Amino acid sequence: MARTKEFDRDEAVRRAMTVFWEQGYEATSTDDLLRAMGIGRQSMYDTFGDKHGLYLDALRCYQTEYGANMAECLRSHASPLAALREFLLSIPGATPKERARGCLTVNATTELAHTDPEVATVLKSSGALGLGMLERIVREAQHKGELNSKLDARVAASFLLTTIGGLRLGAKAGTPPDTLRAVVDFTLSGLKAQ
Amino acid sequence: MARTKEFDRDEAVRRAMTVFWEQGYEATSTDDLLRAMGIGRQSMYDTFGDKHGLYLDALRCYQTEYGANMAECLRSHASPLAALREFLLSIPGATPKERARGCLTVNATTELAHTDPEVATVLKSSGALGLGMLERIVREAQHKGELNSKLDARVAASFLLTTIGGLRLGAKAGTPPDTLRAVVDFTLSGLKAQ
DNA sequence: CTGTTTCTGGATTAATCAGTCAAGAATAAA
DNA sequence: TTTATTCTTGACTGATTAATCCAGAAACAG
Repeated sequence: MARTKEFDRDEAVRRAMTVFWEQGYEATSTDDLLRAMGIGRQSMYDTFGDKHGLYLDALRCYQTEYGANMAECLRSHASPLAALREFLLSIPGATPKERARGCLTVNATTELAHTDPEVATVLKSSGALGLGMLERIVREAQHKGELNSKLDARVAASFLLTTIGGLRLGAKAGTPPDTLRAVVDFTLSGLKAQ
Repeated sequence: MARTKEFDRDEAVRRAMTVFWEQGYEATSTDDLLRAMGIGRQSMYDTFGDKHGLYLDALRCYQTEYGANMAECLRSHASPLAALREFLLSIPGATPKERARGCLTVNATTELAHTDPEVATVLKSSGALGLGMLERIVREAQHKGELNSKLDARVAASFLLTTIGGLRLGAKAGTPPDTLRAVVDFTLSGLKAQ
């Protein structure tokens, strides 16, 4: 019947994701994307529709990839509190380049959330996912007596998500890693069982 | 000697600020700016140099205006803790439109901080200003016995700044005001003297 | 091998971008 | 009123934008 695609769609999306991540949506031209993806213009338009469609795919790719990363980080410790702590510390612990790049979700929120309904939808589901994972780990930690069991786990999860957003923002703004680490400890100390 | 300017420079900057605030830097065209400012193209280029110069002025204007606003909010209460609480609650308490618009400083951080050194400089001073105000109010609250005096005021201020950033991000992402309010209470309850 | 379908890459398009130019209008000093 | 200076206005420029078109190459089914 027909010729098969020469490029790997997932790989192309992942490369596009990196460009959008570093430059934002508006500041990225289709030429930038094609160069990074290593494919022809028509291939991009055939496969993704347009720049906006590609962006949505990149955002979903980020959500999948880094949601899985978060889930694994939170699961990989015997102690829920230690897992949570390690996850939070991964923000100041990133390389300077990673810190400057920030978080694609945060970038998308500030740049597009209130003008682009489709992006807003993807972001909502992304936030709900993170919130769910945080709530679960908070409950586990409470069950093990690591966190104060009197706390409302839902609110604590929202609080943590807020803090994570703030930390990522701070990292991008150039706050020194030591300061961010101190904030992480400060945050967790307020949640611990005494 | 010469003719006087017909438009008010400060007023023009304030209008440009609003446009940048709502749309971001890249997504705003010079035509958008001229229409909002109500001045001619050449007047803009004569007065501000270029789009980038105008943006820096708008950012500084925001910093001055909202820094003063924060200072006043924090000063206007007998109780430092109540003042802090009211300031934090002003984020979920804003109108839906204001919440969607977010915070120009946050927007500038994610869009430009790591590619634009001049913007980064303005943002740094803005952050330092906020941090200083927060540290002062934390100390006052500790002195009055409203906040736990064992806390490191500097770290607590960084923590609060992080939370504020996270709240503004959440507001922009569409987190319900009630959730944000719960996060505010949760945040402050961790700091209180028991 | 042949024919059909799909993919690929370069040329192209119309629109928009930031910024410039030039000419006329308005103001203040002399 | 004259004159020098600056402001304002609108037309304009070259570059860049997202997206389309078209012709040729490649691969699969028969």
